Amino acid sequence: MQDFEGLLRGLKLKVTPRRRAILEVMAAGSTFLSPEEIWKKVGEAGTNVGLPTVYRILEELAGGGVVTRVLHDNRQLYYYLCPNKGHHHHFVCLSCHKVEDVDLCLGEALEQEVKLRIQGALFSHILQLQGLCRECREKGGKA
Amino acid sequence: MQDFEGLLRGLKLKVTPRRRAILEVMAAGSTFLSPEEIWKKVGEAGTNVGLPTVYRILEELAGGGVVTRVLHDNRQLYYYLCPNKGHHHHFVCLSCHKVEDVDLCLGEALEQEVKLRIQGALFSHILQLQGLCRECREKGGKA
DNA sequence: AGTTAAATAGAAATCACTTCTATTTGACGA
DNA sequence: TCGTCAAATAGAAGTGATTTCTATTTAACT
Ligand SMILES: [Mn+2]
Ligand SMILES: [Mn+2]
Ligand SMILES: [Zn+2]
Ligand SMILES: [Zn+2]
Repeated sequence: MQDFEGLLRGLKLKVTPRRRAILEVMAAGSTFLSPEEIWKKVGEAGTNVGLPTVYRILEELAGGGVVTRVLHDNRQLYYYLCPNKGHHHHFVCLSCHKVEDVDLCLGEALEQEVKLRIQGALFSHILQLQGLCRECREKGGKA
Repeated sequence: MQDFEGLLRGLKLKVTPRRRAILEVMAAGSTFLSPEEIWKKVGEAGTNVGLPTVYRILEELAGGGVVTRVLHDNRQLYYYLCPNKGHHHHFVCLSCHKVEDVDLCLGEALEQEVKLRIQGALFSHILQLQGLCRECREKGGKA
């Protein structure tokens, strides 16, 4: 996870300084970030960028499956640059905002349920786990 | 699902005309509704209510597990009065907004995954399926 | 180097949702 | 039945995350 150029090309997106900077900031940690947090970090790293540009780029990357949207109780959307490909979901720590992969092939069971019982068409599904990661649990994290 | 009075008492909420009216409107259909849609329907049914009151009551009912929050691409929150108790999740039709129960005991597997692999504490999880219900699929629904 | 569609900045707008406060009301017990 | 009071509500106002708009810049390709 460092070939941002190839990554952007794969999504048919131009390789620009803002996109590079956003990817670099997101790749630097394994936590979910708000658009504003990313905006500030990009600025601190020396790249001037507008907040609307951050929002747009994040949605482009989310559409391309490179970043994952993280849902939060406060109704804000957060984003996480996931290095792993293939279908999987995430566990998010409510205290330190760390994101960890969860490999569970629900896909099969869900497809069957919708096909057999509901007899509809399944387009997508959302699965997100939330709690405290190991470290935060051991030190007694908030909430 | 018609004993709204007992339902509200069970949640330690006073039985008021607004709460009754909102429950009646939601029970009248099996689709998810926006706070504004509910507000309009309640008004049309003859009960004057403020929009902030609708928001507040919906969150009270969601907190009590009587209504489910439905996530939508447009970032708005929708609500669904679920008649069934016990842990389960929902399939939502993107065309007609109908909601159907999905009984899948993921709980077990998720608990195990978090306990063994992540070694953290699992507080909650979100699972929502979206697509087209049988009727909408057969008639070629939108999206 | 020229062309062009894509990308961006910055200001402005949007609007779903929340907050605030004065007033009303349902629950409960005397 | 009535008094009490915390809970509930209306309506106005505020909030702020996100979107829209448009003039300008730039990456990609030749
Ligand atoms: Mn992942
Ligand atoms: Mn249900
Ligand atoms: Zn943590
Ligand atoms: Zn449908």
